[in-house]
Formats: sequence, structure tokens, C-alpha cells
Amino acid sequence: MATINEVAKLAGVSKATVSRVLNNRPVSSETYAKVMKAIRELKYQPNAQARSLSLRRAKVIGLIAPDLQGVFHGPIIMGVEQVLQNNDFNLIVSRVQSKEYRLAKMLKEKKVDGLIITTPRQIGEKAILALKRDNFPVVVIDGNVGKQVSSVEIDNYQGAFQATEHLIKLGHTRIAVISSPPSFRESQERLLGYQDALKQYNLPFDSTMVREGDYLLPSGEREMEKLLALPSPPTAVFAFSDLMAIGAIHCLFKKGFSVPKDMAVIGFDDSIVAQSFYPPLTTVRQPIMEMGVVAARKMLAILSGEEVEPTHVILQTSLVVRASCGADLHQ
Amino acid sequence: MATINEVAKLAGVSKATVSRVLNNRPVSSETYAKVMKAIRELKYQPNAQARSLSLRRAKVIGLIAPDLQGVFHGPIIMGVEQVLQNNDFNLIVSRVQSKEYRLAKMLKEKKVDGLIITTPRQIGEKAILALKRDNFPVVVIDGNVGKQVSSVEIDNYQGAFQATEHLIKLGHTRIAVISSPPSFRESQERLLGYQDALKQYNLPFDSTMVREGDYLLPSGEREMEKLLALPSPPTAVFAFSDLMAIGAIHCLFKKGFSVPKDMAVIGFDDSIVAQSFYPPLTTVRQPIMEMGVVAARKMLAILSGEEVEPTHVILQTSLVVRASCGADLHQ
DNA sequence: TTGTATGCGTTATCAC
DNA sequence: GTGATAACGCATACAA
Repeated sequence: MATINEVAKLAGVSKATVSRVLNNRPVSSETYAKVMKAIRELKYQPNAQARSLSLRRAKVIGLIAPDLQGVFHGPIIMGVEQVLQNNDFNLIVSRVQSKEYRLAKMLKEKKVDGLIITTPRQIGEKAILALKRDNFPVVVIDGNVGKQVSSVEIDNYQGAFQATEHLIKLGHTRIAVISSPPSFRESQERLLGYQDALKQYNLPFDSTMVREGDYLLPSGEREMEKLLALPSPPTAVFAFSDLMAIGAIHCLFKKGFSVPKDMAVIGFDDSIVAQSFYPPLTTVRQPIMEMGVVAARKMLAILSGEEVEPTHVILQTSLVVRASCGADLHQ
Repeated sequence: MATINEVAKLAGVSKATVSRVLNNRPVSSETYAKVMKAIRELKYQPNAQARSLSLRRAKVIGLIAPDLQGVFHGPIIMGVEQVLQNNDFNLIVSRVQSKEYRLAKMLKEKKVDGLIITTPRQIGEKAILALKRDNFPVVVIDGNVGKQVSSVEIDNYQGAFQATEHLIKLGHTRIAVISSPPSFRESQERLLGYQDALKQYNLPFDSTMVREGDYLLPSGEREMEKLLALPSPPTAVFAFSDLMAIGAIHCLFKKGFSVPKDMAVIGFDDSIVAQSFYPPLTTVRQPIMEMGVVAARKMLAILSGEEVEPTHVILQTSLVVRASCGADLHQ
């Protein structure tokens, strides 16, 4: 590959001048033409590494996630990459490993200009705050590490409220919940939304109605079974993930029950499994890809100096009514 | 951040010596100790960009895909990133845009050392061959661009044969196919596997039994409907994706049919939707993540000079028997 | 407007 | 074993 020196030589100018036309700085139209001609002839392509070293920025940002696929992190990657690509940045993705030090490494090596960290449960708040303290650009998705670091989250409270309210308006009074681990912040937020909806409609809160799952299908199936064994079982169940909702339905189907006739079921996420299941799942839609988009925009704003103070955006959920609760069966 | 110069100064040695300890070259144990002490004190971290510029390799490889999420490309990314991380490489992911030139750009800029390209339908054979001609390290996943470029694919023929044979052994003689677009190579390979299985068991091939879908759910539903309208409908259907198989089942359920009692349905992929659907889908499993793993290993081998001649590995599929064909209902 | 010289932070090639 | 010094390829302050 040709270098800037060869282009300069062929065009009969100094490499400083070549650099100028590359960066759209004022040059005479004649030299511009000469240089462009040489660039084309040599098929010259600037070396990104040399440029990065000189400019002290890589035009690469890193994304750290516990998982690089799946219904949650997949769309986030899509969203992030989309806006980065439109701004001529590249995206390095990395799955977080046990050794948390890897996190800071990419930044300190200057391999990336900033880091977007999603669902930083395994990483730990202190590690992220340490980065922030060293003044590294950091944006967190779906995690709470304090007000010092910019973040984008979704409104878990509101999502849970919507789901519960939907069930209540359908006439249900005994509404069970299959939750995620209580230690997760979103579990608490969603549980609060559920309880507040109950309260607002003067329905009693019954602690036997809330079961703990782990977001995956088998836990939904398992907890539904326990719910069914209750002296007074629920008539509707709100699962904190689509997969657990589907797991609950598996249990119901195996026992010969019908959905939504015998039991209304509502999920959370609106992932591909919600749309493709039969009956199509009513669920709370998380604007997942948009989280990635917003996070990437925020990172770019930080890098360009537009955003100096950390900000926190909370994206709204929306209820997607399909067939698993008995409304709008015309899907 | 400290540089190698500051470390040298603090340790009272030259930066060449610091570089030596960093790269495990012979130094006296005393100087080694001095340098390490200085490194620790300054929290020195080598600058990856400077190193890349000097070494002319970035220790980054790029992955170009039509999509960065979903049941196919998500696992591929996982597989690739896993082996790269274990070898201290980073992964830049990029969704292929209309402008194909972006493809070569990362390579020519030396932002990445090599490129893994998946499902290169939109990219075009000539663009990839052009890269190969310029001697850029390239590995293709799930695409055929000729013997010149290393590739990893799955055995579509065998997968289709397995699926068809399974249905035949279950007693079916009228087996329909919901295919993918005939222009796709894998469509042809799978169709051949289907036909050969028929032939091997002395079953006639009926062209009205093969319908064309587009891998997505609605097309499965649509084509199932047409199949049902036939004078002599099939008793089993083999869809070339899980989503189309599920679409077919949607159609069946809406018409009051039961699966597998009234119709056996088999899919292809073994994606998350196959496992979570009810009835759980019998399907042909593609070792998707493994494709990523193999591709990444191959890329590393190319870069280290181990692999000089292009090789082509074909991964085997396996039949996952669940409930949608009536066998092994004990799932 | 253009050229010269220097810096960016490494590694590598020499000498010593 | 160790230390100068020259690349690596680009951007830029300063001169001209």
C-alpha cells in the first residue's frame, strides 16, 4: 500500500500538502488536482493507525456486554453499530470475562476512545467508577452505577404498571408475577410497578402471588406449576421475560389448560419468541435497539465535547397486545 | 497515561530496555526488577496504536455481516469473539451497507488484520476475490466464492437428507418442502438432499410439494395455506427454517389442525424459537457458533502463516428430535 | 498557499 | 546486556 510520502513524491508536493487535501484544508485548486490524481493512481488509502497515533484518537469505541447475542444484547449491538457507522466510527465488541481488568485495558491501551458497558452486573460498580475517575468516556446501558456516569435505561416501573393494569382492566383480580432475581434492580422496579397498579385499582397484594424466576424458560414452567398448586391459583400471570411467560404456557399446555381462556399470560421484552409463539404473546415491549442508538449518540456527544455533564435517559416501554391475554385475538 | 519514555527515565534505563522487558527479551534480572517497579509505579500501559504502527499489525480482525443480531449471526459473533479474546485479538463488527467499498476500507486502512465475511450475498463474489487478489487475509462463512478463499460452511445436503429421512421413517410419503429462495445456494443443496432421500426410499418426487418461502414466519404460514389447498395435501412438511416451520404451524392451528397429530412439521436451524415453541420443534441443528469458532481459528492460522493454502471446512448438522413430528414426545 | 521539521509511542537495527 | 537512533505513517506548528 502506498504511503503519504509516495503520493507527495508523485504529485510533486510535500507530504504536508497531501495531508492538507486529505483533511480538506485550503489548497490551491491546481495542487488539489495534482494530489488527487496521484492518490487515485496509487490507490492511496491513509493508514488509520498512524493517523490515530498522531491524533490520539482511534475512532473506535468498545462495547462490553455479558453476552453478544440473544434477544437483548443483539439488538443493542445493532443500534450502537448503526450510529457509529454513520459517523465513521468502528465498534469493537467484547464479552466480559471473569477478569475485569480486561475492561480498562482497551481504554488504557488507547485501542478505543470510549466504552459502552451493558448490564454491568458482573463488572461491578467500582470498576466503572474507577474508569470514570480516570476521565475515560463511559456510557452505561441498563445498569445503575450512580449519577456520575451517563446511562440509558428503560422505564421498568412503567412497563410493569402497564402490564398489570392491562390485566386488571381485563377483569383479573388474582394476578401472579414470575419475577427475576430480587437482587436485580429491575426486579425491584418492576415489582413496585406491579404493586402500585394493584393499589391504584384497590386490589390486595398477595405475596404468595410473586414467584422468583431467572429469565429463562424452565423457571417460568417451574414457577407456573407452583402457582397452580396454590389453594387459590391466579387467573393471570405476568412474567418478567417472554421466555418465562412461554415457559408458564408450556406448563399450562401440558396440563391441558388453554391460553388465554383458562389463564391470561403476559410477558416482557417483545423478543422474537413473543411474536412467533402461538398464541402470539401479549407483552411489554422494550425499545432495545433504541437503547443502543441512544447510548452511541451519547458517547459521540461526550467525545465531541458536547456533553460534559453526565446525563441519564430513560426510555419508555409500550404494551404490545396480542393474543395471550384474550384481547385483540384478531392477530 | 505514562509512556515508555517516562518508564525508562524513572527506571534509569533506555526505552529500548523497557521495550525488551515488555516483550520478554533477555535482560539482566536487576534491570528487569527496576523496570517492572517503574511500570507498576506509573501504572504504565503500552499504547496499542503506537505498537500497531510499528509492528504493522493491529491484532484486530473485522467481521462483516448482513446483520449483527438474530439467531444466525448472533452466535457467529459469539464464536468468533471467544477465540479472538483467548488469543488477545479484538473484534470489530460491521454491518454491510449498500456501499461495498466500506468492506475493503478497514483492511486497507490497516484498521484490521483480516476480515471474516458471513453470508456474502450482498457483497458479491468479485469484491471478495478482489480482496484475496490483493493478498488480504479473508475467511468466508456460509458463502461460496470459489476455491481461492478459505471458507466454513455447513452440510446443507446432509441436513435436508436427515430431515426427510426422519419423516419417511415415521411413515410419511407425501412430504412437502417450504424452501428458501431458489437462487440461494443452500436452497439448491437442501432440495437435492430432500430429493435424494425420497429417491433412496423409492418415493416419488412431486413438484407441487415444494413451495418457496423467504425464511421468515409469514411465508411459512402463507405456503402452508397453499399446501393445504392442494387436491392431495401433504401429511408432513419440512421447512428450511424454524421460523417458517412455526409459520406453517400457525396456519395449521388457526384452521383447527393439531401438530403433530394432523401434520408433522420439521424445521431447520435449531434456534431459540424451536426450543421454546409449543410443541417443541423437531429440527435440523446447525452448529452456528462453531462456524464462528472455526472461522476465527482459521483466520488466526492464516495470520500466523500456518495456513497458506485456502481450505474449506464443512460442518455437519444433526437432527434434534422434539415433539413436532410425533416422535419422542417425552420432551 | 506551501514546505520544513517535529512529535505521536512503539519496535528494531545497529553499534558498543 | 544495553543504549542511541532510525523507522512506522501521519498531522501540525512554524516559517517562508
